[in-house]
Amino acid sequence: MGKNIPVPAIERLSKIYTVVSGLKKSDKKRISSAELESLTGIQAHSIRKDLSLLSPVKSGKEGYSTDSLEELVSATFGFNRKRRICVAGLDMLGMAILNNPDSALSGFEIAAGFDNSINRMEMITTKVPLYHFYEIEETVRRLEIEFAILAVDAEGAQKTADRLLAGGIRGILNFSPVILEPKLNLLVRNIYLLEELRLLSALLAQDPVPLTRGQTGAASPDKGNSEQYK
Amino acid sequence: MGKNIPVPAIERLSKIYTVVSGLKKSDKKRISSAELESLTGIQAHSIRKDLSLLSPVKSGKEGYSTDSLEELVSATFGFNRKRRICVAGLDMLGMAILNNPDSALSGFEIAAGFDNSINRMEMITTKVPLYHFYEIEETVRRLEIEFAILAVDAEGAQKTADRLLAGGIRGILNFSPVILEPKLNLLVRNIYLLEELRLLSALLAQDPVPLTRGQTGAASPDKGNSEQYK
DNA sequence: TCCTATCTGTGAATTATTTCACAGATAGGA
DNA sequence: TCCTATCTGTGAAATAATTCACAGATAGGA
Repeated sequence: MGKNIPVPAIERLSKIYTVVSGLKKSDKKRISSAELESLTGIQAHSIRKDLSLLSPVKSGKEGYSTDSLEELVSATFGFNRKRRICVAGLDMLGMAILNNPDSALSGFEIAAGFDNSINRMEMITTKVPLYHFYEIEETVRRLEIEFAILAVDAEGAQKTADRLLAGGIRGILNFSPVILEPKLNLLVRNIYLLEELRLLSALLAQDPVPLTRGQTGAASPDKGNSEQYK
Repeated sequence: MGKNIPVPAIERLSKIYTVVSGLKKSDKKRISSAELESLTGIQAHSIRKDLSLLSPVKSGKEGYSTDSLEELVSATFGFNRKRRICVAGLDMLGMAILNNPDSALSGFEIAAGFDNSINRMEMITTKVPLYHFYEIEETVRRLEIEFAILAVDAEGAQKTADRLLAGGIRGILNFSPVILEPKLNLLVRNIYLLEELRLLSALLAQDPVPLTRGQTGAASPDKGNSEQYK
């Protein structure tokens, strides 16, 4: 149960977990680090090294057991516990996210949607309960919502984030084009379309085109326990 | 004009660019590395170091000129040239992206939308020209589209990516929950909601909660000149 | 049971990135 | 013009992450 797993390793392990849990359907019992490399693009070296940071030791001639590998990562990172999340901002992007089928978000449950337009909310049909922005703090606290997907416009972003935090939210996936103020006890990952496009441009301008890392949209170094951009 | 700018530095510089170009409206002529730190969360150290990788040398008692800073990053990474992009897959997520106002994507122009449902496309009103998936290759080539935003479901993702690549696309922002096959000459950045949520969980499970980096949604190390996840 | 081929686990070496600390440059005031 | 306060630019040091290479473990066959 290693403390201090480097962030890049966490990112790789999450990806490995995704691949392995997707694999289980296909009754594959064991998988080698080399197979994982071809499925994930992560080098076998790194896969073994990363797993050795968690692993309670075992070895063999066959690869990893998919079951125990999934269990190991899951237990280390808390993927086994279902977490409640919410979506704040229900314009097109927010609605697209709200409409994800449960199966697409396995391990997470969208427990609430928030918007500032009563009219808009009345037109929406969804099984997710909807609330006005002014109910954010109370609702997040009452439903024990841990993460928020912030899909509001630039103007409202910081204020909405503050309300979420006041309700006790632990992490925000920020789709709004704003750099949120770093706060202690709040993880932020930014997913900013324009920034991602620029990153593609910038990477392309490098010669040779670099291999890159980390990150789905990633984040950047930050003070105050939060994470910005990627 | 430094070759070999490390990827993390590229990510930070892109972010700095975003902040600085946003600042220009407010008639701010000069900005210090310390001010940039408070705006971006990137340490002043790193900002100066990163800029020194590009800078043709200059110094002074005042901070950076916002104009020349913007120009420097812009020129280094090719942000000054307008690039054409497309959106493949026009369900809710794709439509949300297609409907971004031009101003939200400054430097990029959505030159085409693609979908496999003629019915769906006929119901859409947008000023972006729409085409069927089977026109992808020809259209991407004819319009010289450089980047694609892939917002199709898991089933169609790889096939659609192949068509885009056949048309000569240089980079893909992949919103579909699939790890695309690494290809030479194709940059991929994955923005995978479930993966991002898991990353939040995993980061939270670390004690102490780590500061993180890179990336808006970021990507991970890869063979074959492409970038996966983040 | 023993041997071999295979694949993991991991310390050590290498490489990359970040942080530091201070020399150098400049604007502005005296 | 000279002095001072301020802020950049950047080698060097420190830290972090990746890659390597091989010892150790095991399954399966002879």
